[in-house]
Amino acid sequence: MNPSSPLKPTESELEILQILWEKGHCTVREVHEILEKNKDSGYTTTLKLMQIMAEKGLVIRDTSSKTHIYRAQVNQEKTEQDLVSKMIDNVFNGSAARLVMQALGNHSASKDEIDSIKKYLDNLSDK
Amino acid sequence: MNPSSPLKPTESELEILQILWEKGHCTVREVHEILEKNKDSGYTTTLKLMQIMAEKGLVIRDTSSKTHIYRAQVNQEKTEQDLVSKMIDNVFNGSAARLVMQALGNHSASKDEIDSIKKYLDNLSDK
DNA sequence: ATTTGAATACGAAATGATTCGTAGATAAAG
DNA sequence: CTTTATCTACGAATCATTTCGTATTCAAAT
Repeated sequence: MNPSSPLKPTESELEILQILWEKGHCTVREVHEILEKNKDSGYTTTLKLMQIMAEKGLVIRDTSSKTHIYRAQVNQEKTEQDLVSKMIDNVFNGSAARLVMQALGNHSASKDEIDSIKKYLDNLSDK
Repeated sequence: MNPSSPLKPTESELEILQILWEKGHCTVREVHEILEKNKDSGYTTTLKLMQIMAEKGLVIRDTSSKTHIYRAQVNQEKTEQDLVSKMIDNVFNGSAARLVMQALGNHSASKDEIDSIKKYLDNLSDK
């Protein structure tokens, strides 16, 4: 097993990763201002979290100037994959199909989404 | 009293719920013996967890005899739904389709599974 | 040069989850 | 009746995560 991947980001860390994945690179303040919309913890909390993430290797930072610049160090797809796999195993007893149906059954699955999934499934079968 | 979902079971609690959902009702010892296969914590740990779950209303227990009998008090479907919804929101930015594709993309989605999902999607569309 | 504002570093408190040791109760076996 | 095995109850230790207060550094503006 890849020793650099058993790293399970915590919930807070995941929130920060999301932002970094979307923005590419951010200062602590930028991340914090986005987080603030949905939470209400202080600036130094965000800072501390990102410092810890740097120690863990979840993010990498450029410290060459006073204001550090952070980037995600872990891959988005891979991280998402880990989380989904874990859920399939832990919650759905290994059945991806059960998770999919649960996901579509109730949730926001719009007609467009359903169509795009169908298309996706057709491609899968073609292989 | 809509426990509509402030109830997020922890990881350990979820493991116990799985067992109760499957077995219907269990003693602490029964649950513990199953857990032991994959973990190695002591009996009183399992006991304590289940006591806490009873306090939280995740399970209900019959204390009429010395050995208490536990049952899940929260609905399996609903709990799974909560967890999936949470993941869709937190990890996939609200897109059920993205989660589905991630789930099928890599994970062991067998041909049978894919077919049954297709069938499921067709039914969804027919509505 | 001094003040001010914004940044990092660091330690430690607060919170949450898990774990276990020990005490006491109860029932079954001898 | 006494011993023994098995339970529950409860408190507290441990561990991880999140939070924040405070000190310090640095640069820009006065």
